[in-house]
Amino acid sequence: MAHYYFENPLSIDDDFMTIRTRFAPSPTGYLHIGGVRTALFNWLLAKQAGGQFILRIDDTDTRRNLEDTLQPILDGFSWLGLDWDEGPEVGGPHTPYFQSQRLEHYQTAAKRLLASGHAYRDYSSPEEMAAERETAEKEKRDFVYSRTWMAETDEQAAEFESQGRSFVVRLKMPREGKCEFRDVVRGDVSFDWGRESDHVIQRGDGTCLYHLANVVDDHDFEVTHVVRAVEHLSNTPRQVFILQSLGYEMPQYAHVPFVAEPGSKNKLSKRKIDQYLNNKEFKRLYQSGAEIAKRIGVEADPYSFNPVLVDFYRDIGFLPDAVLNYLVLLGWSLDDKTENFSREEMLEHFSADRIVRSEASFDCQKLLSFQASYMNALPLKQKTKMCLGFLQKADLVSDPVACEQGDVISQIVEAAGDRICMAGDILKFDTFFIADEDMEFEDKPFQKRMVKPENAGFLLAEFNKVLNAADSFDAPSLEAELHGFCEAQGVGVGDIIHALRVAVTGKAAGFGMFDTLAILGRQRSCNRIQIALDELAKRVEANQ
RNA sequence: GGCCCCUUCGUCUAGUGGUCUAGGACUCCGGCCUUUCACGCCGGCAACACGGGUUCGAGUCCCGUAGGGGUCACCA
Repeated sequence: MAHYYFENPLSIDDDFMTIRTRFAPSPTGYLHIGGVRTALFNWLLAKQAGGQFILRIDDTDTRRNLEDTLQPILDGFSWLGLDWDEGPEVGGPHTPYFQSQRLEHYQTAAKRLLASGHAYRDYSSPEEMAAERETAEKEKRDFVYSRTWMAETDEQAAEFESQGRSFVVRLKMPREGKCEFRDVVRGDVSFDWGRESDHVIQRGDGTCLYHLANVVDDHDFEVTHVVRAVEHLSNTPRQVFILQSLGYEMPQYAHVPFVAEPGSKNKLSKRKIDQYLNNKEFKRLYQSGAEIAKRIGVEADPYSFNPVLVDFYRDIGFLPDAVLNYLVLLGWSLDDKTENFSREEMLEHFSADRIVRSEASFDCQKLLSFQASYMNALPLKQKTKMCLGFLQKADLVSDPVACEQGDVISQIVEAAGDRICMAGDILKFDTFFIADEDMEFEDKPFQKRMVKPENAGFLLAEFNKVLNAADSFDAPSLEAELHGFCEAQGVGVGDIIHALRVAVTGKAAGFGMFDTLAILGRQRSCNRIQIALDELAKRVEANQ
């Protein structure tokens, strides 16, 4: 970093400032894909500058079991490889990183705000407040609290209390002027102070609210860049007010657009799954995921398991890098061509000022396409390992796997090639793991390839003899055998190969025929052909 | 409704006044390859929301309109 000093002596401070960013999830039990994108931007910004990425848990208002609701989020980050330098599990110099454990910090800040006159005790009742609000609405003007029940001195407070009132702490917001600041994504922004209401920062019971907690924590944790979704932009003035009143330095703000629903500009929400399921691509992704989930014993309830949530991708065998690559391009781009970014490339090239200002809809197809290409580029060994996990979870393969079966699985994965998009796709090729007698023939292909062609049965029976006698059973030899056979019989390869596929796998489509036979091996191949032949005879008889 | 924001192919985007008859990617549609499926390769369809300015020249600057979104809690 030192070289900056010589190249650009005017910005020493900037260059030597350690960038610290944070992501502050509420423990909700799931990790939202849009949240991950925001987290990714934060992570990139910190890491590319040698700074720190902090995970802070915003649990000021949760009564839920923290253990159950936080762990999935942490697991999600771990899976994605978005490591945090400070936060739960890893600790850090500003421990604790849970808002629920930092109440005294907020209370101290509230006290200071009270003492400096930037906040006041408010003795209004909720009903009185609501009435004022309603009146303002009726008169079609902005609601500005009359401050009728404001107590700035102990005497006033005592009087309200003698009326049996209790108080909350409200911000005494400025009533004129503008709040102006520069946002890395949105440029110069400005809000009229006069439109800001006197927000509550501390409840009657002494607990504190989000905005106060947020500002205090960002300051205590020395956060330099606040990168968050745009829905917080309109909250920013009150936070600026708090931080200025407390004498804190203002962080750099970057309000990034939210991730929108597939095919719309509404904010993506996990609550609207029903609606997204009407989207063709979304539904298709969900269904293929659900199918995999079902087979490996993961509960596939659409509300807790769907393409909006990160768990979904992990559970069905996506690659974290593919998800990240897709997400980094959702609202950010380097130039007009580059699409593929490894983690290192992201770190090298990401810059907040190239974040797009408009919201971006979530597109399953494009995510899938990244996944396909990343999976395809994965070395066979790793791909096999991933697939193996799914076979074991589906009880198709023992755990630990027998040595010779390991080789077979590797062969299957290799032969499957890019037909395996997500690792769970291996389950589509379960025919290799099923006992010959348990194999089922899909009806339509059986009819079309076996029953309908008159000579299918004959050719298959004859070729079965050839297979039985074949010298070697590897794919190239088998191919030679079949071609020789066809020539001798005076038929085309197409006249038998389809029937052969159906006989041996039960299905119309699959990967290379000779690979399939080789993997199955002589005994099983011949056995299956015989079973198919028997089935054919049965059906023909039934038809007569 | 007030305030704020956004608006280039169906989707993600490039574009900072002049090779923009608007580029790339995903999808889709053809074709090739091929024993099926998939991949791959080649090709194609497809966009500057609208209306006014400013300018020799506007996707790019200004104003307005429309549409979309966010936000207005003792939630975060």
